[in-house]
Amino acid sequence: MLESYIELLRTNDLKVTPQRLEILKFLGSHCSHPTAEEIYKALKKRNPSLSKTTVYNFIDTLIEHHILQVLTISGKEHRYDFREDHHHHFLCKECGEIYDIDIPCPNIGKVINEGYHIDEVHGYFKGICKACAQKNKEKQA
Amino acid sequence: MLESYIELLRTNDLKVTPQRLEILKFLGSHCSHPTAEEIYKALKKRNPSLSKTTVYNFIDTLIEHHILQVLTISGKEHRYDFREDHHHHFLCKECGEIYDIDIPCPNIGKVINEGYHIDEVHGYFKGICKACAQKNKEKQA
DNA sequence: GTGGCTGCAAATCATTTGCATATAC
DNA sequence: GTATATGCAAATGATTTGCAGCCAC
Repeated sequence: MLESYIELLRTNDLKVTPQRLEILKFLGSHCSHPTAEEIYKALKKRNPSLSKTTVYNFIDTLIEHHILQVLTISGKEHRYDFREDHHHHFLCKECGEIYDIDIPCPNIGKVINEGYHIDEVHGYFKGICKACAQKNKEKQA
Repeated sequence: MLESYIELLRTNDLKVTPQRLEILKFLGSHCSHPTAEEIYKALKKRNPSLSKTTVYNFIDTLIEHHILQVLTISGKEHRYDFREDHHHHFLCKECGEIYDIDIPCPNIGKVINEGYHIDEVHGYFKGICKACAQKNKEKQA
């Protein structure tokens, strides 16, 4: 676990620091697409000296090394995705929850053929999630 | 032209004001996915009394009435899309330009079947556009 | 006449920047 | 020892809010 994060840093020519390991551990165990603020608040408790700047700095570094992806689905704040495989996202406009959506995007080839050099593909779906739809039904009844 | 915007407002129970007509005219003739700031700056010249608050207020109103869509592709600022038909977007990471991408998204049905109630579908592609790729090649040569 | 619209100024909040200190290697 | 990372405080910039006056209907 920890070993794999140390190796991840080493293979990317990044220095191994306790802050970085804590952030990686958090990202690995929270697939909830956290914000920088959420990462910071969660880790601040155990590491009172941690700075938000360090969180932002390291996030930038991870993104540069294609280890982390930014989700701009909410339009308000950045959320981060640590999963390696390709997938899309659904944002519930009511509760704000973000769900992973595992469907393929078969038309990327066409876009590439038109001369676009593509690094990232984001599929964002927005609406009302199952749980909120259910709640709304119950309210009406 | 102007008549159609007046009608658009009327059919949506919205008051017809000179500011709103100016903003609609601008949106109709600039398919470049402008920001609120860009709309404001462009119209301020001819309408010095225009306020940024009015731009933001009216944008919100248009979104509530599903007349305008927010693009969160850049993650930095909101961009607005006035086109009625469904399409996706490509952001060039080098020049910042946003291009319309007209490919279908055939898998929406599957997401709906999983219990999600979908209002919006956004396909965001990010990378380097044709023009910037060409420029980079020339630099190397 | 009234409710919704406009516009100013101030507030908010995520993110960025500058810089001095500390630490990994 | 040196380059890089950390952390503080201050700056930035898009968006939001509160509120007074105005105008469309």
